[in-house]
Amino acid sequence: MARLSYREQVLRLREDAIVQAVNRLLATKGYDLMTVDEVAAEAGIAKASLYKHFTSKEELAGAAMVRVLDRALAFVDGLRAGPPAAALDQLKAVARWAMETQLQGDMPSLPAQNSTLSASLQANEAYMDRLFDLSNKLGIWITGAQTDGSLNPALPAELVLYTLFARACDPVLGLLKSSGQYTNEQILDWLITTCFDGLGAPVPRSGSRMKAG
Amino acid sequence: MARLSYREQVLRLREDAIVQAVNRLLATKGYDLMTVDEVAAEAGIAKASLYKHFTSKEELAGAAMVRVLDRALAFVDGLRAGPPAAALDQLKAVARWAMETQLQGDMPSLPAQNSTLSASLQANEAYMDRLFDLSNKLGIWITGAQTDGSLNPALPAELVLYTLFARACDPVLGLLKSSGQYTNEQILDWLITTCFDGLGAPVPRSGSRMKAG
DNA sequence: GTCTATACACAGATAGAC
DNA sequence: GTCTATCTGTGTATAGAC
Repeated sequence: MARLSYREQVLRLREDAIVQAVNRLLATKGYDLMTVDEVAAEAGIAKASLYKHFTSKEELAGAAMVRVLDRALAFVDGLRAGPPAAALDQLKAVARWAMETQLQGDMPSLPAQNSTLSASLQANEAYMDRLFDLSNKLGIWITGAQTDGSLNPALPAELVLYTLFARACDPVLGLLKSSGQYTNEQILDWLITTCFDGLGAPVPRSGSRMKAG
Repeated sequence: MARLSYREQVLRLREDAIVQAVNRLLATKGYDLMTVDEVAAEAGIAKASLYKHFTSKEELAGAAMVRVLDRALAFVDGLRAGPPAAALDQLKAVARWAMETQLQGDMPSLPAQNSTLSASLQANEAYMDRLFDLSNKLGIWITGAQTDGSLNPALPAELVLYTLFARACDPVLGLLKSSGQYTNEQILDWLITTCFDGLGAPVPRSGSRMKAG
């Protein structure tokens, strides 16, 4: 890759600041309530200048999603390069990373309902590529865990994938945090539990015998 | 209760039509994308007339939430009046009812983030009363199920309640439905499973012995 | 109470000077 | 590329006749 000129590096930094602002605003207010004026103000730049970098609000959202998907992929690739582990544990690690990101107010979340936004995202190659890549890598672990019996094989892999994505933005996290009664670690542990083991009572997974009833 | 005059009955019917329109629009487009013009058009009424019945968009949302909470309470009261059943099964029945409602496009969902909307709802007595009532009735079953060991007693009851509310609007449902590959019954069964038993492999709850894993 | 027509505010996007 | 100033569309809410 060619070395960037000084001017290009400055450009990159500014765009990074913009996307970071978008990311934070998407995490706190959501897409509809986020205004381009706010983004410009947060990035310390005039709105018209912002539109030289990104041609629409939807493109801003796309850039924020690309950013978070890149982070997720980096985390996943780190796991893959690390010591071997059970597929289920890898999935739990990814889920925990996503929830931590949300707790830190760094997980952008978009409305699934806005049709023009969805269309814009599906036309966004950078976004679609990363989404595809991440889905595939998670898919390997999902089918692996279903094969070794640690994930319910009766569930479609697609459902598991959707559920993991959904839990990354689970509003329950924000509700528990705002109640102020629990530590972040408690919240994370509980949500990982309810995601993988459900609300039901824990059952010993080996060796011990249950009472009937 | 006093009998309503003919004129009052007509009024009631019209307001019912309005709230029903709001309900459907909130379920499909969400609060921010729903416009008062659409509501008026759907209800077959002029916008100015609509504002004679409800003084703001937020009040419209409140009325829709009151409507769905009333339906939920009616369902819960039906269960309480019916044959005795395990607390866990009652909770599952309520969760399934909520998911069915969502599947039918009849579950309004509001953004948790919009601060002015939240404030308006918290000032809405009719809404708060019903929310309180429903939470209490569900709370009885939750603590009951935790006591009899069918729900994980390590989880705060508050977390269980939030999770049930959140699953009533779970976006996973819409994603699976739009994939078009599954029947509504399959989707409901799977989501009830993942909610109460998690994504993990099912474990026999009594009598049989597991292999060590 | 219902309508048509309109006021008002605000957000997305642009023009044009520097 | 950055800025100030502005255009344009749209959405909530209201005025005023009937």
